[in-house]
Amino acid sequence: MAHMTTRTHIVKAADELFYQQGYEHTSFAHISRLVKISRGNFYYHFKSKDEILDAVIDRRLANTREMLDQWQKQGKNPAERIRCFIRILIMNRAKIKKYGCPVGTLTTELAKLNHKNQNEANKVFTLFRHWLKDQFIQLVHGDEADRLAMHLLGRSQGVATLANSFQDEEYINQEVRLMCDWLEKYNTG
Amino acid sequence: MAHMTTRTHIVKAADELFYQQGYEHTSFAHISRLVKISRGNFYYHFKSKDEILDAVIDRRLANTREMLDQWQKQGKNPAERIRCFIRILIMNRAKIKKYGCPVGTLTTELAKLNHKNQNEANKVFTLFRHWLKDQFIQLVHGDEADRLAMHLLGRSQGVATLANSFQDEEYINQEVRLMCDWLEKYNTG
DNA sequence: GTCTATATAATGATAGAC
DNA sequence: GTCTATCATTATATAGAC
Repeated sequence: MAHMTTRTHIVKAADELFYQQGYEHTSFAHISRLVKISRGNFYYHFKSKDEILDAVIDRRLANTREMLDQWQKQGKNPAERIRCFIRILIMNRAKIKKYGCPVGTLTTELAKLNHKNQNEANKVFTLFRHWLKDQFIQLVHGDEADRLAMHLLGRSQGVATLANSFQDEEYINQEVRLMCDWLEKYNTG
Repeated sequence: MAHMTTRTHIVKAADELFYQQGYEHTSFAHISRLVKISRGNFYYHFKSKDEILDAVIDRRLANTREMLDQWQKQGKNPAERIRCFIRILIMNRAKIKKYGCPVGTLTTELAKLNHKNQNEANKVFTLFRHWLKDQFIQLVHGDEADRLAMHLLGRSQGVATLANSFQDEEYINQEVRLMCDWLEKYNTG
């Protein structure tokens, strides 16, 4: 972090605020308070608020790719790698309780705003979907792999939504256990 | 609908718009266009936008109670009644694809806004939770009933989120089948 | 590259005529 | 009960000095 550019600072702060407060609700005033620059200065780095969103999504895509690569290396077999995905709910449980899932809540908000970046934001989901499919394809027949990927993605989304609504971290633990049990049905390794 | 009061018209229009566009994004201008009254007239019926949200949540609570009562009468046994809940995803699949789940997307938005009505909005979830628990308690031991209720609630939330993000109705059908299969494990009737 | 000052539009909300 | 007119605030965005 020694030599982060102002642009990078803006994207990082916007990323956090969009997650915590939502995209529309987050104003340049909010971001400038964090980054400590004036509102006018934003327009040297970005043409519009939409462009900041673009950059935030790109950042999230890059971070997600990096995380998936890590899991690919760490997990010794497909089932163990899938458990890395499941356990992300545990790792991030405090933030999920407060703000929900960063991916699902953004796509949900952009859908309501009918925002042009809906497809772009959904690419984060697609990264997870394809990565999970790649794991499942080693455990089951080809046709089923994508369905299992979507199933698991959906399960984790539901957990995030309810943990947030009910302010309940223990519910996350319960459901993570169930997801791991479910996974064992397909773990032939 | 013959003699709906203006107040009722406002609440009905706001209910729809909050669902389709989100609470914060929906302005008095939007609502007034639907109800065909002037912006100033809102303040004869409500003191603030928050009060409209209050009324919308009350309306949703009443509608939900009515629906649950219907299911209670229609379903011949607990498992059949639970299937009424599951099938709501099929019944509303077009709107879910477009706007997600009205309950989950509102609680998610209010959490990000840190809005004082978060708890009130979550009561809709609680209605479903308790009703589902009442059904499951007839199928399993007491302790497990609430966990199963939350599990099913979470599953349906995840389905709604992904169906919306991926614009995929067929995914709803798939997951509904899985939920019905899952239910059979507990259907001892 | 960063700032101040400002333009423009929209928002929630109020006052008062009818 | 409904309207018009208006206020105060906030938002995104622009212009131009430094």
